Amino acid sequence: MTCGSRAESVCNAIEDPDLKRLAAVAVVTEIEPGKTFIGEGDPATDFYNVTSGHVKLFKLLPDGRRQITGFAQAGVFLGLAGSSTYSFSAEAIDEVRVCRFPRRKMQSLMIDFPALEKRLLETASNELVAAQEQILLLGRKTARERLASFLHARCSHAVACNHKASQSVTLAMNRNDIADYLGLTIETVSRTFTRLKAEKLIEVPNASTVIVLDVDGLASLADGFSSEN
Amino acid sequence: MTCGSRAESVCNAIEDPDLKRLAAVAVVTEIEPGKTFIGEGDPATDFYNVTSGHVKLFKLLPDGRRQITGFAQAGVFLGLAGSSTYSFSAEAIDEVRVCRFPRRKMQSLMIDFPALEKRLLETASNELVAAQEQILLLGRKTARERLASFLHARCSHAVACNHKASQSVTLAMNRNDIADYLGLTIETVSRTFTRLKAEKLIEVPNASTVIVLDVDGLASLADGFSSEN
DNA sequence: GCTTAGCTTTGATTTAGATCAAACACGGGC
DNA sequence: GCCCGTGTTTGATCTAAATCAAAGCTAAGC
Repeated sequence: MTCGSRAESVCNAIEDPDLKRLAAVAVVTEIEPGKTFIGEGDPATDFYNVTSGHVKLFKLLPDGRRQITGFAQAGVFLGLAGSSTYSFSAEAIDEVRVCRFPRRKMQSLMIDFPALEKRLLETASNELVAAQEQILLLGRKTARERLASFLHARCSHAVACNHKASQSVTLAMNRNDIADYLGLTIETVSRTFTRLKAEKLIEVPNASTVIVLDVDGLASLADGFSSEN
Repeated sequence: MTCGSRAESVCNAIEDPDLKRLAAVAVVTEIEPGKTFIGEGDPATDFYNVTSGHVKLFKLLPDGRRQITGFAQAGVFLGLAGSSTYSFSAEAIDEVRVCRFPRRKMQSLMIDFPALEKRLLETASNELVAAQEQILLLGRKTARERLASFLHARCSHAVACNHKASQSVTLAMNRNDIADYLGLTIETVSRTFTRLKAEKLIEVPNASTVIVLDVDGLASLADGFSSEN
């Protein structure tokens, strides 16, 4: 009931009359910036549904190397673990609000409402497609193509990413997060921003705002067309 | 009924009495080595279930760069597309046999047998975890760690990967496929094999057979321990 | 308004892995 | 047995991105 993101969330799968049951097991939780609220390897006790704010999902290597596997914002569903422990960590970027559901109660809900399970399968399928796209990016794209892909994806998230006009994009994450998401260093990300600016593909009025001047040009660069690397 | 891999496959979700319905919509198909039977961007008409042989899944960039996103063998389920078109291509490595199900008939089956949908969600969750592991590998691991991860995963596939004895692994794919899976070149893969041999972690009696001499050593290298790169 | 601390950018140099270029093995056909 | 083609290994060189090292910015606190 209190869940503001119902329109785009998993809750959406259940019609209003059933919603009471879901609200009964959900706990709205506030998470402050920088707080890690899911830890890789911890027992996977809960499902989460992001209501507002931005979250980064990541995996660490013992020597501190970090790979951000994705960013989540309002409507995104977290905690779909294959095993009994989380396979990634999740940290709030800014002020985050989530709906939390105990995993075991989720089980019985899915039995009662097959629509919920259907929705989860859909979500998982879409995430799988996105993950494979990221695998292509990390395995075979150049730094320039990676940043173009990242910016174009952010641009497409925006409701009206029309192909004619320029498009403004707000980045919730910093350069370090972008680097760890794209498998690059912070310096390479910064230099690549500078290069895309020089090529008139983007403008960067401040570090967290990007204006995409040529959406199609950025897209074709992202997709691996364009000869120069 | 004719499906030999029932034990590990999606078919497994449905108890024997129901199996007739599934067999009624399944078509067993033979695919010869090198044949591409799923094309990225093609309409996603069918689900597939691999019964025997080995399959490589991949994505291409316009200039021919290839990223193999995974390998599939008996029991693995293919074709879980988020949209109405396939987001990857699939090619037979050796002689492959699959069960094919029309996607639209699958829909009605899932309604009748919720267990099937549950099984698919489980499969998708596991694949998602594996994809995130591969994202970490491609974004942050060295060539040596990548090959160690690959070989250790192959070794763990084998039923009895005990921690004491050495372990023999058969590779269905060639060096080129391994390179395109690990985001490396064929030369780097070959040199890295040579290095792991010199370090007495593995033996390579012939190109398609690897004997892992030190499973734990390989595992800790794969997980990013061990100082030298 | 000034100071400080954390980002971000830019510059110089290094390096892991790519690219270019030959050999080398090995399995199938004759 | 020998030849040939494909796949693999090894060697020499190059380069995209990493690393090392300073400056700039910007926003919050005093």
